[in-house]
Amino acid sequence: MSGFQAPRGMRDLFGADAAAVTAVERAAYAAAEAAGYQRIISPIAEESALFERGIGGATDVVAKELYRLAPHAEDSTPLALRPEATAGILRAYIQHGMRSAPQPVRLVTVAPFFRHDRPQKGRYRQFTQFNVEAIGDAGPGIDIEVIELGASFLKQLGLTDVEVHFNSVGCSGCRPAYAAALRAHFAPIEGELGEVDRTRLRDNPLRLLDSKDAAAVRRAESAPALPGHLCDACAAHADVVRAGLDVAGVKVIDAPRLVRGLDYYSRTAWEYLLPGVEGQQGALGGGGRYDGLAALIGGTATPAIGFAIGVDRVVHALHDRKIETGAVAQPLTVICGIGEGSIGERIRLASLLRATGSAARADVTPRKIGKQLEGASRDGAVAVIIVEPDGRYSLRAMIDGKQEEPTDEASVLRAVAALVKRT
RNA sequence: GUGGCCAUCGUUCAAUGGUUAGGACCGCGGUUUGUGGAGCCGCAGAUGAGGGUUCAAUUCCCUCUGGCCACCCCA
Repeated sequence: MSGFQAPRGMRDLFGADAAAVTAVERAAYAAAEAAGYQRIISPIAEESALFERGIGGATDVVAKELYRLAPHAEDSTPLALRPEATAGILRAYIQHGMRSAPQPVRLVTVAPFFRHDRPQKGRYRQFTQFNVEAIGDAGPGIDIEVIELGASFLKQLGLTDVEVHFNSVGCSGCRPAYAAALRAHFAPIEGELGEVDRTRLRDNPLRLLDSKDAAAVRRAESAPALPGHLCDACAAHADVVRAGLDVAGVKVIDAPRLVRGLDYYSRTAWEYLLPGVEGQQGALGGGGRYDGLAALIGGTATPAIGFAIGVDRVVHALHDRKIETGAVAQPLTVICGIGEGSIGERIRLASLLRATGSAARADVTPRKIGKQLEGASRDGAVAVIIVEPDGRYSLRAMIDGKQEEPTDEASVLRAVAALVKRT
């Protein structure tokens, strides 16, 4: 037995698992591209500094979960595996001058990301995300579009009970005042808070609303609500988004305590959740507006919004609910033969059939005809072509075992087509 | 990163401080020699790795690796 195994938190997907991931990935691209989003394929590594500045050096994602690459001697720029999509995509937007394209620029990618976290079901060190980003539009309309896109994608997959939790986290103008209010609210119980929460009180009081600590949770109940502290512009923006989503048919649950994990979000923030699912797996995805990010990473200020949906979690959810994702297999023809001398001919025929657009495979294993038929049967073949020792063909319909003997190649192809059509 | 539970053929389950660690499924082959699905027969295949305790360990202990759960965080 080999001593090697896949690295912790990274998986080999094959068979039904690979098919499910592929199906979700296809559905994601189909949904986004139908809505006018263009694919972007960006590097899986970026300069570490991009993440440090963009995502925030104090966030867990950067501070302890970043995969930093050991640099080659001749390279001076430290690189890291991407822990999320947005920073890299926005970097691409800036680098390639996409602001001179019609705005907003709509982009989509389904790709792997990396975080060095303790793995669990639905949480892996290499995970796949469906990312949608709309860059260059400050208005509330694009918020509605993007939120609706993710919600209807999940519904179309069969996750009809997905909930959209919605909040506004304010902007650089109004958030400081709210943070101060929160700080004042929690300050009296500082002594009862855990170490983590005390740090939060100091650095990022918004995250206190997310705490699991009993004292903090109790205090959070009576905490001042974020909506009441939004500036007029932020409040108006949120109202338009909420109203628009309602008209668009997306039911939204107001979540005044919803805050996102990364620093760059402003105003609109939301999550896609499955009710009643244990632990993290119910958190299918989330998104937000990140109007300040472009300036943070050295571009001109550019408003933008996007979401990330965890493909692995979607796959788990579909599996738990026994929702089928597999693509229907094309009717298969297997080309067998008697005598190994015909193997080249079998492959030639298989290739010919594929060129006509039907699925075909030659049996190339040295084994007798009975075993070849057994294999074809198990693969679910509808037709088997047998190359006889004298070079003639037999065509066997696997459903009833009836054989015919087409005289030439053209009639073989015709007969196969007829069989395939019948299924 | 912290804490807990776990680890036997590819899969799923047995068993034991002491002969060749057993079954089922899957795979491969055979069933009188050129025709699939059933049945029957056979073959292959495992104690995750490394230390220790012991006359003897798959079984007890430790470390590592990996999985799962909770926390942290997040997709």
